[in-house]
Formats: sequence, structure tokens, C-alpha cells
Amino acid sequence: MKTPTKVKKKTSDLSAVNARSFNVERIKIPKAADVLASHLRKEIVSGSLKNGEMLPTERELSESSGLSRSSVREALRILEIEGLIVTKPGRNGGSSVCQPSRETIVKTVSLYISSRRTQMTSLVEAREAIEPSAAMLAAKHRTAEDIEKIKGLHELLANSVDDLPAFLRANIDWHMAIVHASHNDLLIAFMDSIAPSVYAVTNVEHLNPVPVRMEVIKVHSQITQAIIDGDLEAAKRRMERHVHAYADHLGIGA
Amino acid sequence: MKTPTKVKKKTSDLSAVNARSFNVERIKIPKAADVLASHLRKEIVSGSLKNGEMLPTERELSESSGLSRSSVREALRILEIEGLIVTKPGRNGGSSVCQPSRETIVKTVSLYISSRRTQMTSLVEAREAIEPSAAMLAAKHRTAEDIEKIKGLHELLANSVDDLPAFLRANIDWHMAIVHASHNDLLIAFMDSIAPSVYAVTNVEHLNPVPVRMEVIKVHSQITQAIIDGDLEAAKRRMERHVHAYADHLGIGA
DNA sequence: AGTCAATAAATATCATACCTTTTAAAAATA
DNA sequence: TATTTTTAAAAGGTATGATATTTATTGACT
Repeated sequence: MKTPTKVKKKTSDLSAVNARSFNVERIKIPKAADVLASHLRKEIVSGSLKNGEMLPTERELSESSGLSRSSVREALRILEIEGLIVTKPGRNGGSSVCQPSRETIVKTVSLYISSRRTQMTSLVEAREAIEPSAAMLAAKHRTAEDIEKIKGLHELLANSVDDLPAFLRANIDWHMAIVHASHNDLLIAFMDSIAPSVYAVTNVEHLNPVPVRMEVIKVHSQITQAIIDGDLEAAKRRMERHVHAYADHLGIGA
Repeated sequence: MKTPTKVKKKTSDLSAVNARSFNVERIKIPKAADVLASHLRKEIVSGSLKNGEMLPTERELSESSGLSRSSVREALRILEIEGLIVTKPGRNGGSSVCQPSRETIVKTVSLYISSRRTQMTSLVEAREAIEPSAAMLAAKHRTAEDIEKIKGLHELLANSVDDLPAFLRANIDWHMAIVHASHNDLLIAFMDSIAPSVYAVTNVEHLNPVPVRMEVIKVHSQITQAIIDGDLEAAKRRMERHVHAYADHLGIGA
């Protein structure tokens, strides 16, 4: 399988210049598992392997590819982490094709955020980009259930003025319900990814004074209404102001 | 290692009801590699293992964890795919901690988009969410180089009215340059992820009439100017209109 | 000093055996 | 005959050890 074209390594660049200088740059030799994974990935993405379809067993793949079972397994593991297949043990087990879920994106982005210690500023900026548009799309695409959900959470919020933790919880849930009502998978995934970090830290002090909470409730009800009314512009504008006010409070706005 | 607590399987649910019904749901036994990967991931994310630091060798990890080398390797592979470590062969090789790059996000989201065959509508909606905010942030955070880049690409665009492919290329590059000038890693990652799909398909027919291209150039120059001037509101508003006009043309707007 | 070959240290791959989980089929039983 | 139980087979999961490959270091020889 692996072409044994072994390039004699040159320790010094000078010698390479003396010899016929091929224009080769740092050839990277791919790993067996990567090659197989790419191959299978292509088949999946292109649709040759349809959703739900079973892949051959590890032993079969090993035989047909000429690779060892470990390499095959490694390839499958790659695809599994990418969310393209699921693997079950047992008789009639094996790997079957599936579509990556939002969860895949959420995990990746969350890891990115936490391991890079992404600044609060960036998170809030991203939020300011997404939520107003999501509100607008919610006003456009909302279903009856969406409206029920949003209204319910809003009432929960209004009834939790005296219970800060409950208030925070309802607040987050209301915001996320709106994003979900946008019915845009990408925006949902992005927001799902950043929401925990955005909401985790600061709300407490901000929302501590009761008057602030009252104001939040008022604004929320206006936004809720705009979404119910299908008033795209109002939904967007109000959400824009709402999240911007919060950013301002954090000293992120101008 | 693995606790041999084997629950006697009941084929019928009835029998389970007859017996003392424990309130256990479908315990899922994690795989060895997953456990080790989670452990190491936690150490990395928490900062116990700092960026650049070397992990023990596979054989050492195998010994200290009591797992086989295959399981250890599988765990390392998981972390590698997540972008948390890089592994090099050879003497002084091994696995070292690194921060996941934007590329990790881009790959994940791109896969999501292509394997779900995400609707053009969703992509354009996401774009309409991100680009105006990015333009605003660009006006706020742009550096001298950012401005150079954006201006350069704009001139390239203006000089390519007669060369459609070149025009398309310059158009995309200008848009992406602005997103990058926002200096917001998340927005950059999101936009990097969706841009190929957004720009791949449709532009051709839209930009075909020369007058349209002239108009694009005019709008671009206004946006460019706003960013140079640091006029946040203008940058945002103009970009909003610009991308919305395109969405409209696709029949996505109202 | 500079070049080259030998060595060593690590991952990459392979081969094989065995363990565990799950299900299907076969056998036993009511 | 229908239901339960047992058994066996098929699949992935884990373990082990050997070998190949990659890369840095060391040492010998100019």
C-alpha cells in the first residue's frame, strides 16, 4: 500500500542546492489512518454512503484496504469524533453513517473557547452579532410551539424577580429559546457554543439590583411581543439594544 | 481495572418489573480510551498541562494508567483530532499540548454544513448576522495593516470589472479581510466556516451584469471608507444593506 | 569544523490473541 | 405451540509483542 518511495534525506540544504534542485517542499507523509479516513469521509459527504448505511466491519475494511485492523480502527475513530459515524459493539454492531449533530460543533467551539481562554469581550461581541439576527429570524419563522415556549419562559422570568438564581436561569432559557425559534441551525449551534461562557460569569452582579431586573422584564416582554407579532425589525432592534446594554454594562461598548 | 459487576440481563421487561425494580437507566460503560482522553483533556483545559508542555510517552502513559498501548494511543488520537495536542514521531518526539486553532472549528462546521446539505437560506442568514457586526468591529479595531489590506483588495476589485473570475475572487477576499479586521476569533472562525459555501454557488449570475458590479464597487468603497474612518455605525449599516441586497436577490429577504 | 554513519528514542504499523457486548438462533420447557 | 432459557456467533474493545519508520544525537573520520 504505502509507496516505498523513500527520499534520501539531506542533512544540509547546501547539498540540495548543489544537486539538481527539485522544487519540493517538506513533503508530509500522511498516516495510513488519515488516508483511509479521508477516503471514507469523501464517500460519506458525497452521499455515496447514505445516512444510516452500515460500513463494512473492521476486519473486512482491514482486508480490503490492506491496512492492519489498528489503522482501520484509528480511521473509524477519526470519523466517529467528527460525528460522521457511530459505532456499536456486539453482533449486528459495526459502524453506521450518521449526520454530525450540532453537539459536534458545540463541543469543538467550547473547547476552543475554554482552552484559548477567549476574552469575555470576544464572546459578547459574537453574541451581539448573533442574537439580534436570531430574534429577527424568530419573528419570521416562529411556530406556535416556539411562541408558547418563549411566553412561558418569559412568565417564569417575571415571577422570579425575588429569586435571583431562578431569574438567571429563566433569563438564559428565554434567550436561548429565541435563538432556537430562529430555526437556523448554524446560529443555534454558534449560540449554543458560546452561551455557557457568556452567561456563566457576570450576570449576577449586573442583575442584582431589583430595578434592573424589572427593566429586563419590561424589555423582554417587548421583544417577546415583537416576535409574536412577526415584527422583524422591532424584534431585531430591541434585541440589539438589549444585549448592547448588557455589553455596555461590562464596559465593552464604546 | 474494569469492574466486573455484570448485571444479569433480562430479556423481558416484565420480569424486571416482577423483580425489585431499580431505577437505573441504560448505564453506558465508557471506553477506556475515552476515560483517559477526558482525564487528559481536563488537565489541558484547566491549565495543569500548559501550552507546549510534553505529555509522557505512550509507553509511560500506558504503564501509569494500566491501560494497553492501543488504548493510550486511541486516547491521544482523540485529543489530537480535537486539536489539543500534536504528536511527532522520532527521537524527542511525542505529544505536546497545543491550543486548538480556528482551523479545528472550520473543519467541524464545514463538515456539518456539507454533510447536512445545509440550505443556502441558513447560510445567508448566518452571514447577514455576522458580517455587519464584523464590519462594525473592524471599524473599531482595525490596524494600519488591516486598512492596507482592505484598500488593496478594494482596488483589485475596482480593477477587475472586466474579469469576472478575478472580480469574484477579490470580492470574497475583501469581505473576508473585513471579517479578519474585526479581530474577533469567533466571528472569524464562523465566517471562515461558512464563506466557502456562501460564495461558492451563486455569485456568478448575480454579478454578471456590469452595472451590478459597478454598484458593488461603489458600495464597497463606502464601507471601506467607514472602516478607515472608524465610523462604527456607518460600517455596520452599510454592510447590513449590502449583504441584505444580495440575500434579497436570492429571494431570501422578505 | 564539517560530513557521514551508527545508534537511540520515540511514534507508526502490523499481527494475533483474547475479552466483552449484543443479538440471533437453537434448545428446553411449560 | 408459545415462551423462556441457553447457547453460540458476530461484532467491536483491549492487550501484547514485534517490527518499521522517523528523527535527533552521538561519535568517527576526514
